[in-house]
Amino acid sequence: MTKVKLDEPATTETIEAADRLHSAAIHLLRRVRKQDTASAIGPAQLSALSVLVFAGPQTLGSLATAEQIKPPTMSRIIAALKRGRLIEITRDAHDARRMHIRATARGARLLQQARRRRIEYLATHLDSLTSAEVTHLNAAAEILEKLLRNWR
Amino acid sequence: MTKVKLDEPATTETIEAADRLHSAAIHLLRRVRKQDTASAIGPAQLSALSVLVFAGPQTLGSLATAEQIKPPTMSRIIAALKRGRLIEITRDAHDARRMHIRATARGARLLQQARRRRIEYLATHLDSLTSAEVTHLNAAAEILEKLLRNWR
DNA sequence: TCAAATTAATTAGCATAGCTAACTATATTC
DNA sequence: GAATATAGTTAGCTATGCTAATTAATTTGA
Repeated sequence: MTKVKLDEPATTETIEAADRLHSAAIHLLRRVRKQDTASAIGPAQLSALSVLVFAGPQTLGSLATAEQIKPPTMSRIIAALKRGRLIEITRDAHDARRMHIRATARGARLLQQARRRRIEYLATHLDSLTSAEVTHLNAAAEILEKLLRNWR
Repeated sequence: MTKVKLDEPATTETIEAADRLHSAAIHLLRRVRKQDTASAIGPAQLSALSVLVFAGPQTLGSLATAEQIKPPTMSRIIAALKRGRLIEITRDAHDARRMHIRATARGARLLQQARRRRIEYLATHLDSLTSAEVTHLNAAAEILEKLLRNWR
């Protein structure tokens, strides 16, 4: 049932699926992104905050890894979140180089609101589809989640 | 067949689908985006070039609309593409305010290469799925394309 | 007809987000 | 204890997004 040959060349259908998913993902996010303007917080900050809220406290380095960006970039994002009192930072007791970063209640609240705005906006549009189509998309999202979990 | 009530409240399944698609799209693009580093051209330039190659010559304003960004932003993207000789600009014969922008052969070539890198990278990963799953994703992409076409 | 309003694009100026290179401070290793 | 490695910051660059104000051309309408 499951294909195991990872080195086999991409088929036409696979290329087609890749191309369409790529395009759809770009345009979907471009649409949804506009709901963020009310948040008064940029997408990188929102995403980092999201990791803190859902995966718990982190060091700067682990956050950078999770977000697939470099430490200097994360350093600035962290500074901005701190200015907005959306996170709190403490020093590691055993290693003074490390910082522990966690979302404040204010940060968690802002994240949930921004997230809800995006999701509800998207959900409203999904409601123009048939319920069979929504079920189909849900199943596809599950496949993508699995793919992303096992990436590389 | 098609639900017509656009104002009906989002169901639990719709919210769930929205949330998962949103998350999957973000993480998918973050993965794929890294393939762009070799292009020596930013994502906004690449995307604008893509519109020019696939939808044909455009004015600056129509390009901005297509990309859902403001004219000043597009103006700078166009300037960068022009510097790289990836596009050519001519004045409209009937309305001297308008410009006609089209991709050069060099621009089209660069786009196809960058695009192929992204798509093939993604396709390689899709190959770890079963062919039934790929078919499923393809169908989902089609649903999303329809959704995006009829957005608003 | 020609002054006012509209439209297309640019310029200036600001913010966010990405990068690399170079630095500081702390831990670890030999 | 000196050399090395690691965590995070700073400086400086590029690219992308915005709004406000400007320039130039076209359209409207009194």
